[in-house]
Amino acid sequence: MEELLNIFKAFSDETRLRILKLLEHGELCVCDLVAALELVQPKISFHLAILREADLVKDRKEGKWTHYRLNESDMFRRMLLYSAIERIPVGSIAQDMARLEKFLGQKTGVKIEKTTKKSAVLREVR
Amino acid sequence: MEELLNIFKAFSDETRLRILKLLEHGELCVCDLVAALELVQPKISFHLAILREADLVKDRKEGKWTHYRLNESDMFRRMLLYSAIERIPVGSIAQDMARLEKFLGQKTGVKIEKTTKKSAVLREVR
DNA sequence: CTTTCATATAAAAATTTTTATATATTTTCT
DNA sequence: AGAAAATATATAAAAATTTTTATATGAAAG
Repeated sequence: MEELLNIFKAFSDETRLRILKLLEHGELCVCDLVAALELVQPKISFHLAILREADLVKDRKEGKWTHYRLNESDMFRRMLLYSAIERIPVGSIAQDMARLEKFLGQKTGVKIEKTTKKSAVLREVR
Repeated sequence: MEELLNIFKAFSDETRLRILKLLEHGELCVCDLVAALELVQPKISFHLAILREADLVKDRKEGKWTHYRLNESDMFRRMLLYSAIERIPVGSIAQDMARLEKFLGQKTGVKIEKTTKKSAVLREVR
């Protein structure tokens, strides 16, 4: 009973639904979610912990980063995940998506070295 | 988004899951649920109101009684209702079921007139 | 020594439970 | 039949509990 309750509780929060909606398109690290939702990092981590404990997301550590993705390993959760995600009105997360796109764009592009602002040395990121 | 959240919130409580599980087998009035769950009536009414507002149950008034049943009118709710109900471990509601059976049995059976206890006049109830 | 993330904790907000009260309807009594 | 009592349910207010948010701190990686 408790496991079932934890699953429904995990879905019962707007921030967590926004996170799940973003994860629909693939794995994201905590910093991506912070940028997309414009919320402080401990808040994102708190909600990710609840999703993780309900086994709705899985995490993968890689260097400094922790990447989160939807847990598709069992039918019940998969059904809930996709039927919920599908019912989140696009309007309510359009901005999240926009900020995510922008942030990911910057990450894979080039950025100006902080320490050499004047001479503007460019370097590849990731 | 809010509607979706209200649905998941409605499922996120043990008392409400117990109620839904009992309603699986058909319509019940508030007093049936009070007897089955052994909880005070305002508590049951409170949780029924939440289920009603999430459109997971429908009510029907008949004399003194209000009968509640699962709302099977839309697909999404029906899917959630039955997949959740199915996942409630039987052990966790066996007693509820037993008390419900007992209570329903007494209701449709015979009862001893209060005023004529000695001469034990029996009469049909309902 | 900075970035990324998790965890601990305290304050704030939301939910649940309890207690009390109100309303409607049926039953009982005269 | 009509008044009084009992029953079924809902709702409101108060108290208790849980959840969420904000802030601080710490660990690991590079």
